[in-house]
Amino acid sequence: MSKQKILLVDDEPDILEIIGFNLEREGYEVFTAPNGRKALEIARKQKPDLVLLDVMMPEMDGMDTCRELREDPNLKDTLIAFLTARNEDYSQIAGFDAGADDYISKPIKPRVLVSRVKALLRRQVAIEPVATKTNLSGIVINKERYVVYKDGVELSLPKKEFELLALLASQPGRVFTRESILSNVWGNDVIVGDRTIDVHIRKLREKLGDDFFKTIKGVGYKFEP
Amino acid sequence: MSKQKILLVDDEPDILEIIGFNLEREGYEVFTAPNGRKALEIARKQKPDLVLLDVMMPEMDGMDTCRELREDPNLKDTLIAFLTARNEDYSQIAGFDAGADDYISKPIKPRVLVSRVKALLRRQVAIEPVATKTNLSGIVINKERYVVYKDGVELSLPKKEFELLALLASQPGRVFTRESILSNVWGNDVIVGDRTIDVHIRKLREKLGDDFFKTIKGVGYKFEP
DNA sequence: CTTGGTCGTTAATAATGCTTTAACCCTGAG
DNA sequence: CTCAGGGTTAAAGCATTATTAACGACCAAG
Repeated sequence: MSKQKILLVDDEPDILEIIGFNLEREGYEVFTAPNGRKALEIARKQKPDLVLLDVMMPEMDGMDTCRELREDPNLKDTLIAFLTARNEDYSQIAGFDAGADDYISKPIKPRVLVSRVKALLRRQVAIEPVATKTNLSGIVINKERYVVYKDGVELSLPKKEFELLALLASQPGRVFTRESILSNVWGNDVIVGDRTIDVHIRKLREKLGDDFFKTIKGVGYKFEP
Repeated sequence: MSKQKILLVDDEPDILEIIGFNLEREGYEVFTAPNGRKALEIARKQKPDLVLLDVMMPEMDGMDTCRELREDPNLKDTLIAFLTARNEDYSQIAGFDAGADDYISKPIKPRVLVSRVKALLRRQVAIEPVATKTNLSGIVINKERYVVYKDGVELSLPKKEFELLALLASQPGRVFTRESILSNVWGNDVIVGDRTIDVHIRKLREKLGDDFFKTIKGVGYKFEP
């Protein structure tokens, strides 16, 4: 499971830095943009989960940016929150349905912001897909229960092992490169040594049987029922 | 599958129009009423899936209307959500007693409202259908009476503990992530620390036995009979 | 208006056990 | 034979969870 992405847009570099730092510390992947135009560009490329948008900006302001974001069908589900100065006429903004999901008023306290962001993203994730069962020659993977059955016997694998198995089994027979394993299971910006994957593969082999996991030298691994 | 019905009750015509418009755009069938009396009338005829109820209204206020709705056996399963001014703390408590399912605080942001409504109606199909009584290897959960029996002995759990138990037991064996626990038991915009869940789990383990609650590190908890 | 109790939350600290590393071994291609 | 890529192992490192105590909010009884 990879990090959730947040795009932070404000024309003050200080704000970008402080808030960005706080969000990164919470484990989010943060992108920043100094203006609306740049924001749109990044948004289209990165498809962030949440955009934090300053209302007052030179050139293209928050409202306009918001509207443009909403018009892009690929960004339909992106959450947008406005950062507003405290005593801007709140009702006027709120009444204007530019499509914001939340308002956060300045001056911004990092802790508060982080909580609000968490709450917003939590709501989004709550809509998680549920059913997921895979059955492959005696091996049943039940993502819902976080449990694997081998010939009817229940095994509960630790998180990383489970996710690695789930990935490989998602397309049996297909070879996953080490690189793609890393980015899917560990996330794009986690740095771990190559041996880490081996070790996890080993544990899976130990628990499920050697034969299921085939090594393709110089490339990666595949799962074979 | 036919449209889900929503009854919107508020004495301000503007609100009815704006919110009504947004909900209709999302594919719901919307009825509106300017006061409690009218609301009851429509509710009895239409049996809406959800009633959005302004707390402050002339004549019969939201609380009273809510209570009357709850008394009608035909409307037993109807969801009720209150629309409240932001810091009316008191109404919060009184309202849950009156049988509310959610609170949405004013000023109302259309998009926020729509996602809350979606979440509520989804929860309805996803979690409610589990009977109000559940019996799992010596543990009986009676949602109606807010009471739990362990091997015939009655335990009365505090609200949060009960709700947590009810959630986990609603789908035994399924892992609930911390996030989904938070959004189902605490609600989407309550900010509490992660440790809070642990503490409640601990209390449940204390009262019902360790074995029922399994920790999946890095993921969440599940209930196992 | 007090008092005593329960509940919900947090903070601090301890315990747990998953992850990763590092060092060394094995194997097959060339 | 050589060596690059992979396998194995144990132990260190780390993140997550468990536990406890303490606090504040609330409520009911006096």
